[in-house]
Amino acid sequence: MSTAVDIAGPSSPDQAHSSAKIPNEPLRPSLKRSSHPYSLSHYISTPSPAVDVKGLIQPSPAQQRAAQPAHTKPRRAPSWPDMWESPSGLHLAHAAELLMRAGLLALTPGDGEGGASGPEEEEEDSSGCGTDFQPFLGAWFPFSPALFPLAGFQMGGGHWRSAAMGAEGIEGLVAEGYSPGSLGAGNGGRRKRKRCGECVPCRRQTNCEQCSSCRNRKRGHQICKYRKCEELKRKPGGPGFESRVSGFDLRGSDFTLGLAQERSNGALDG
DNA sequence: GGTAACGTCCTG
DNA sequence: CAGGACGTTACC
Repeated sequence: MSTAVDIAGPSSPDQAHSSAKIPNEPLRPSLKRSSHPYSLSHYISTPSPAVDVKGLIQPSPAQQRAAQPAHTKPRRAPSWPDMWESPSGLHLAHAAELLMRAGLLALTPGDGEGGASGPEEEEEDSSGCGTDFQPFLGAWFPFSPALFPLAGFQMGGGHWRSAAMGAEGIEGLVAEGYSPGSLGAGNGGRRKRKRCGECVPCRRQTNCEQCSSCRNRKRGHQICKYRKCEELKRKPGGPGFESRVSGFDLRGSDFTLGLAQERSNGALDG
């Protein structure tokens, strides 16, 4: 366990505070959709030997310092925190997910059918979930501990997959976010939709405290970017709405296509 | 009443 | 178009 980064435990008072109020809901990388310049193949073909993996996995004191929630707001500290917002930061998470979904990240054994079998989604944060892939990954993939919560790594037996496929999101959408009441029919349409509670971001339990929404919570009034419900990101009834049916919100990546192919080949389905 | 967070408008 | 700011709603 010690090798696994704590993807759930708050690492700062602020985080603890914020997570205290966070509902027990799951997660998923609400990675920036269109701003990731690299496709899966890029990450695969780029072992990134030049990257100091250890440095990423175990941020230097300077990095950690920078990652601390800024008490004041001295603009943005360069370096570590920027990883999260900068294209590079997000695309690390993005890459991670791409790899996961492509099966390059080892899913926990026993993923065969039903994976974690049982309360798969309950044990999202612990028990060997992280250890299975991290060493493998760390060998060539730049990871940071904070990236795990952000990227929504839950290796619990294929859970990631269903979430990524977005199937749950649809149901959750209907069941929760778009209930007639919240749709605001007859209410001027200003009713708030609710989080679906099913998608990975919804399952995230902790705020990253690094993204702009977290850092700017007081003014921004926005939930952590990485906890933002996938369904709420979409305009109700908007064109993007249907994209979830085709799987995941990775329109900016060529992975969607590849995924579709993989699925049709049965590579992901069993 | 306080806080979280959705929706919308504004700005770069 | 993305991100930030703010109004507003929802929940405690």
